[in-house]
Amino acid sequence: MKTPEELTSLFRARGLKVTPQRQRIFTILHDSPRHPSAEAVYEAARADMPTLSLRTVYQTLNDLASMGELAALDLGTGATRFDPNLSPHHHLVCIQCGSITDLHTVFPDVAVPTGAGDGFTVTATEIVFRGRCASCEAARTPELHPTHH
Amino acid sequence: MKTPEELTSLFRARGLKVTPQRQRIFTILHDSPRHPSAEAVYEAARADMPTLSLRTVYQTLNDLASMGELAALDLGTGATRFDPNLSPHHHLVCIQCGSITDLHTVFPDVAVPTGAGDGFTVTATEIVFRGRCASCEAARTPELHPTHH
DNA sequence: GTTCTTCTCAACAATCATTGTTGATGAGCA
DNA sequence: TGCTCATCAACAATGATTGTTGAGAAGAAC
Repeated sequence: MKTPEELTSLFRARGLKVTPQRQRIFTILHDSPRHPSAEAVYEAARADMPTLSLRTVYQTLNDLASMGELAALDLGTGATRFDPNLSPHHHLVCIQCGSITDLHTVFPDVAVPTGAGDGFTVTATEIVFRGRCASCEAARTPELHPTHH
Repeated sequence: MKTPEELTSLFRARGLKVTPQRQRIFTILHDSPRHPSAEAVYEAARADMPTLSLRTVYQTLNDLASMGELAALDLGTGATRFDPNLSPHHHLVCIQCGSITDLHTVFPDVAVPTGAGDGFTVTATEIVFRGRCASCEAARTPELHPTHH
């Protein structure tokens, strides 16, 4: 994620105005290593900007995404997640609490084999590991030593 | 996908009744190598069962999915896709037309490295290749691939 | 500073996929 | 045969997201 200052320049260069609301959103995204939904950004921003509207948050997030400064992810958790991390990486998605963790491992062998794919042109490769995060896994097995029947 | 006959037995064994509507859906899924949405199954079934309701289609697809006889996929195309193919495979998703193609390649090296993942327990690994299918790619660059209209 | 343009807000409606509800009818299955 | 469940229709509701409106505020260019 670029700094709020860099994003400010980018917005100006595009003819978009840099409002306090947008700056607030820039900062929230820049400071967060997470994958917030629009709602989450909204809640965070409303803490010190109570009149901010959810509409404006969507607007700004979509602007950033269409400028390529933010990745919009659909990981099957219901809402779109916005990922400020632009370096190539993959995701661990908890099927219980919906939390998302980055995995920066590179998998060089993952590609559509020549001959397969029927002329498909790949522009992005996403690997999603689904399972349970450590805390959900622990909560799921309150008896760590299950009894035999 | 199991045969309609096998699914019939499974439903009976579970105390679920085997109605003409459900049998029709069984057959549609068994005969289709694709990844239909609930709407697509609905449309296909309505052709020779005009009074079938979309509600019933969702009901049956969810029954099948919860029995593990069908995979429910969220590939970011808007609607849930139901995949009758239960063998492990990955997907090519066209970002333009939304079509989905299977890729049966096995990637043995794709795993969360020990030490990474912070205690995450993986239950499923999904690889999604996004890009353009052959026909959408051709349509996108008409000057490079002249076509007849 | 002035002016022009754009953004924001509020409030509301609409969309789309999906699920819930109801009550009546119909049919599967033991 | 009879009990139970499925189906249907019609409608409402959900939740995420986008569209719309008009008014007010403020960024940006001069």
